[in-house]
Amino acid sequence: MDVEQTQRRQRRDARENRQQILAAAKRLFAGQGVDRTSMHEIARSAGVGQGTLYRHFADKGELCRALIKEDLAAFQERVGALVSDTVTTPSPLARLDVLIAEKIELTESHLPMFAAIEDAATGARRKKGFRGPFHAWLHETIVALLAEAVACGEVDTIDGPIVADVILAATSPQLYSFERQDLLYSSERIAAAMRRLFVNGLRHVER
Amino acid sequence: MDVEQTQRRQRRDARENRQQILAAAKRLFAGQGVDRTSMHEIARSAGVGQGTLYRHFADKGELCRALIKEDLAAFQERVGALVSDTVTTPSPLARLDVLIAEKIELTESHLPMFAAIEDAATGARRKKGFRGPFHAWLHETIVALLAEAVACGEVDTIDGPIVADVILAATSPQLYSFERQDLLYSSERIAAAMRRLFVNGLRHVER
DNA sequence: CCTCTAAACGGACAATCGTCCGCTTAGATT
DNA sequence: AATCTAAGCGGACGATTGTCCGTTTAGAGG
Repeated sequence: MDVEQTQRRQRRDARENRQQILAAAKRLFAGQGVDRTSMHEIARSAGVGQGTLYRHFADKGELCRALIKEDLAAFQERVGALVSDTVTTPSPLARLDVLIAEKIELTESHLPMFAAIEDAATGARRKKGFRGPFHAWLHETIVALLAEAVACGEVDTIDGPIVADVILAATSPQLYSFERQDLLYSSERIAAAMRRLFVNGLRHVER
Repeated sequence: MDVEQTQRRQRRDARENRQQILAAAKRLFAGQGVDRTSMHEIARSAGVGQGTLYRHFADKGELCRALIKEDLAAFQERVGALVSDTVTTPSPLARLDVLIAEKIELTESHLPMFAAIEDAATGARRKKGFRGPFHAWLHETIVALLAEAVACGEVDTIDGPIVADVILAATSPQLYSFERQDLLYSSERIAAAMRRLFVNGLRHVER
């Protein structure tokens, strides 16, 4: 119903144009790839002006986020449940392990989109470094897991926000696509290395 | 003498133009900042055409690399000696610690340049993901240190190349400038978090 | 000094992004 | 139904990057 309210406050033509844009983007992305498709081409193909396109989506990243919105929501719900399930998996580090594995799998499934989202947020000509609510949620979730792990003695005291940023950077679309496409590493190899590095690496041990 | 040979095989006007370009870039970067200076502006200010500029430097990143070439070489020599000094610092992990600290300090000292170098290598419109010989050297050096650490039992078996990429991503200008300028973390805090995470995190322990 | 050619030059041109602003129109109000 | 206004539209425009190619010139060889 929040969605309905959001849509109700838009004019009919605006709502229709938005759908046209999303449909055109989906079609073009599928047909020729995300990075081979320019914003102007999307506007033309959707039958709207550039101003209209940019009014709806500030950059290609926002467009991609809208296109995979459902997948992101599903991930957030499913993995959010997993990392909150202290009964099935008591160890916070084990739950972090799951989160990392799931995030890498998700990245693999929409790599060009995620790459575009990151490009828009980190490019030189960026206005805002905002990566969307999903990225923010990931960061918060990791920080919470780390805090839990520290609290129960599974991990030594650490700088949670920074370690979370490092985990996100390590599993970023940027680095991931470099390793997958340039270095030709398998997704299994990458996932294994990340999980071992962070989960074993962070684990507290008596010295 | 390699430099002399390289310069001798260039025509006089080419050599002069190259110097004009470097001087103009240095001046403009200092006066208005790296990212506020366009390539065309550099060409105009240097009194050459765009074609000439791009013939000498394929992008702003290459230009920046040329501008801080001496600093990079000095760093490479000095830190290269430190991480090879198995007498003063026998522990490979301790030497990795030094490398990480030094790299962060270097990044801090030329942040806008390094950011431009990275942007050119990782942007959406990139042709090549080549970050220059310095980045390659850092990666090799880290891989070597990790291998040494594994060999002497200081670190469990790991995926060296990937862990090296993660260390470089964690200390990348991109993430570093985000933490410094957007989150306003101090360089000390960032350096401490990175060093603790990787050096303590990688250390092998009896279980 | 003259010739010649490959290296180098320079700026027009094309692609892309993103903004601006005068015009249009949905839909609320009367 | 007529009016009105602000949300929305569209495409010209400016900025930036990077390429292409006809023209110029350094400097080697005769």
